[in-house]
Amino acid sequence: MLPFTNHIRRLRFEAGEMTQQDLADRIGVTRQTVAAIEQGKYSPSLEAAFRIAQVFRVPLESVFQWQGDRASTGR
Amino acid sequence: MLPFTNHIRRLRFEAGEMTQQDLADRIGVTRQTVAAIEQGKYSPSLEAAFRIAQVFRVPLESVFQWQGDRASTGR
DNA sequence: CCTGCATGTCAAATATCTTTTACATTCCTT
DNA sequence: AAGGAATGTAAAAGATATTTGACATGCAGG
Repeated sequence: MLPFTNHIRRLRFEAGEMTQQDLADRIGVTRQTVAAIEQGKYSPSLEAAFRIAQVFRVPLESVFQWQGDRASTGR
Repeated sequence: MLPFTNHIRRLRFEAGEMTQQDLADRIGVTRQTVAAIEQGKYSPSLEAAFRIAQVFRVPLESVFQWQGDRASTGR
């Protein structure tokens, strides 16, 4: 299971129905890669993450949210 | 060449001379991986980046700084 | 109905990151 | 001088991310 969630789908639509293909072109990866990241199939590279945040002009942390290992710390 | 710079070395020492080994243990990678990332030999995974930021209790963007493709935009 | 567009998905190949093992250097302490 | 701790580095193997090419679905319009 992945250590973070993301809001790419929401950001794409808030950005005027930007397609996965458009986003892929803008960040320099393939459509399949965007789809996989968006669905949480695997983690993006740090570079792809930065580029996505840049496209939407938001901080990286508002695209990807890390869910630390709170399992043992309780809260 | 890498698309970003990092301040891991500075953060480690500001955090009381934390060694590469200590940081590696805390984020769950090997000492060699920390050394390579710190020296910019390659990009860390998004997960490793998030964990490093968490260890130092700073936002991810103050550990890694993205240098967009300003090559063509001039400034 | 047919076409085009956006998306989901899969398998195989390639690229990139990470580990493991090993050895080197430097600095500090005894 | 000898020993330990921290760091640099390297090659091979392993794990993970990304690409390529392909085929499927659902939906909107002509």
